[in-house]
Amino acid sequence: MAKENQFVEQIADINADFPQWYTDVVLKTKLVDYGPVKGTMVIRPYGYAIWENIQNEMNARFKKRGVENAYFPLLIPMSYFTKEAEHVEGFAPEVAVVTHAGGEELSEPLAIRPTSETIIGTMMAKWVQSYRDLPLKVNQWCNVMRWEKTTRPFLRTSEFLWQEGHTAHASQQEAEEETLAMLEIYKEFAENCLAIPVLTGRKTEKEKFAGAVATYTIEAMMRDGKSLQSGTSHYLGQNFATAFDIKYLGNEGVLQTAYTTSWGVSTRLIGAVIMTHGDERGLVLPPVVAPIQCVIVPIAARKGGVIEACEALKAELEAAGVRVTLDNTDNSPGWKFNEWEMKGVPVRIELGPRDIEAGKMLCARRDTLEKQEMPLSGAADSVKELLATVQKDMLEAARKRRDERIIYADDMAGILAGVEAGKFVKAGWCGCRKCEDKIKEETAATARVFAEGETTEKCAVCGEKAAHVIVYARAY
RNA sequence: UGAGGCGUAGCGCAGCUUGGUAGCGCGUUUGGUUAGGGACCAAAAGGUCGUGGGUUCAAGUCCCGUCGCCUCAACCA
Repeated sequence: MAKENQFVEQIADINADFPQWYTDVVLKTKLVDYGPVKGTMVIRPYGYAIWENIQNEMNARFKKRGVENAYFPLLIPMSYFTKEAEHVEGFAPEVAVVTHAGGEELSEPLAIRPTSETIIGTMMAKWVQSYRDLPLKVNQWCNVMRWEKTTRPFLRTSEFLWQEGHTAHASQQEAEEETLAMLEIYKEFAENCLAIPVLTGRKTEKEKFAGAVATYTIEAMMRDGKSLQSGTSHYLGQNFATAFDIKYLGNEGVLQTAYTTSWGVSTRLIGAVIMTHGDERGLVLPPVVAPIQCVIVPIAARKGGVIEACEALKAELEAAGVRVTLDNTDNSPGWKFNEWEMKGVPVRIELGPRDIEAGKMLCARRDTLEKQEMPLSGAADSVKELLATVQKDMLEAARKRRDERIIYADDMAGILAGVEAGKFVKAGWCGCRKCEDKIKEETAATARVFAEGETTEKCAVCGEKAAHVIVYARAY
């Protein structure tokens, strides 16, 4: 018991102090460290490896849709931002600006990109001349900077990594389809790779991207019941195409304005993984993106044959494509168990003289903490199967946790009670801005997403006829 | 930007009220022992107390400024 307490002291209690738990976990598992400039973070190798796995999975999906990767400059002339009125208004407060370079004041200040619609729009205008140039689909993996007042590793930092896809199309219908197709890719990725169930749908006017016609989101529920906007896909209509002059000659010989989209996910997804699956012992990483999928802990490592058996097992798993590590350090087995659990490794194998003698290994899964003996022969197949099971079960467990915490409310009191209990609350909305603002004022919850296809009688605020059902929640 | 908390060894902290030799735990290093949920013994190294100024014979401790971090609130992926 004393030892158990000693362990508990290493990270804050997830139930008692979730924010502190989060900070403890990201630092102690070496996902990140703080940078010297406020709001900046160093993504350490263990954290970056998750990002690389996310990139690989995403790139495969993008390329299947004909999206090509490219890179656009970090610095954007300030004048570009003023071309789209809503866009500049939305982003102006958080743009960092370079005013001096080469020892002189610049003739035009340069924005450090907070997002790249303006510069990509400018380039698209050059590249798009004919209907034959469409659709144009590019994506970039890059850093962006938004000078946020309060920050937290992965969830909100001044500089963060993301991908931003930008497409231009000949017709409204095609652009809208692209917007929804990308949303669907994000949903499928979140569920199948990150094991995070998400609500998808459109954002209200108040919550949409500055300059978009419509913003669609994937919203995930964190352990504390708060919502995290985990990815967005924007239908930009002709707003940017008009502002940046993206025009093409149609096949009837008439000059037309294109329709554009943009969509992105960021390193915030790593925060979503941490806060969706984490438990009192630390991280729980889904196998698809876990940097290390399986750790082998030798028992009585100095006894003859143990290390050799562990190395043989490691080689076998590696050959089968499992990301595997052998913990050959001097720490005690118990110490290693706790350490690798904190780091969220999905499967641990304990292998000692007793097991080797019996031709077995002891497999412990991180998500349920269950241990089971398995034969050493055919280990690669059984570990891969176990990883797949963990992946699937993590999604189901997260879905169950979430669904139990989605409720309906008829009035403001019901919404307030719900969000205070860490729930997503569905309620009717008349559609007016005044009612939306009032909910935020009184409950600190915001409209996360339209619950599409659902209907109800009355607006929870004013009692007038409800035009929509909205999912309300407090959000990160 | 508003409110609160915190900066002392790599990490976590005590010491501050009432000024007087820089402490503890973990980790690290060295040697030895160690079998399945954070092992044990012995020895050692490790500090401009965030930073600038002030008060004082004397400041980690008191006063003023400043920087940073954490939490909450407002703004946002």
